[in-house]
Amino acid sequence: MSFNAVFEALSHPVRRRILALLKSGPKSAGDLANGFDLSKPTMSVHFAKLRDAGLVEVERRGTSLIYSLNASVLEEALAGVLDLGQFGSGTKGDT
Amino acid sequence: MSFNAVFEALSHPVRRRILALLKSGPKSAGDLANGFDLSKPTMSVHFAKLRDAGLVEVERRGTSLIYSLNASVLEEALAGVLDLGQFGSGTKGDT
DNA sequence: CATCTAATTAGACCATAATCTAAATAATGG
DNA sequence: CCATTATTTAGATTATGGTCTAATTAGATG
Repeated sequence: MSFNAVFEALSHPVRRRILALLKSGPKSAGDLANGFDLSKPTMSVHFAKLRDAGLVEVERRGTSLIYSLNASVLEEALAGVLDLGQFGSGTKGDT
Repeated sequence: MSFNAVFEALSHPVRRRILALLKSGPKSAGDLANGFDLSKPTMSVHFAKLRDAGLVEVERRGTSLIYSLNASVLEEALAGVLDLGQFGSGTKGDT
């Protein structure tokens, strides 16, 4: 898990909104893209950055690619910058 | 508090490291800059982005500028992207 | 296999970010 | 007020990021 890639990915509002959409469940690239006023290729680049960061996973279903949120990577990265403590009161298995 | 500015600020490793240094207490611009292999002006630009995001506050002491961490802005931004829930188990005064 | 749909990759272009050196501002101390 | 220390601002340069259209890949279907 690369902190750098994760926070780079989080730095763009479109990508944060993609993550927010995926919180309610997996969605196809096309379905996700339809919620934005951007070309499909542009959206595809955003998907790629989220994939590279490990924030989403992708699975092929027929001709569609289904994206789903990888919440643990997101949580670990955010916890990392917070240094645990004030938020995670033993919720996760931290020492 | 601008989510955009906060996550833009967090996207650069130098700025995340500055925040980490400030966790142990306020420090002058010069002291902070000495921990990096970058020119003072470059560091100053990084400070400015952190200021703009509200992640740090600055106070003048003599000829020095003392930076300190604004933890609440950091926490709120990270909680925002997590949508609360899995981390903050009522630790903060969330509804 | 030709074709259709879904999505990505390639290539180009423009905007923004990161960095540097040099100059400017701000406070302190003779 | 001039010199010194601390830091920022200005201006230029280079690298990276976001976006588009056009072309490509991958799977499904007649």
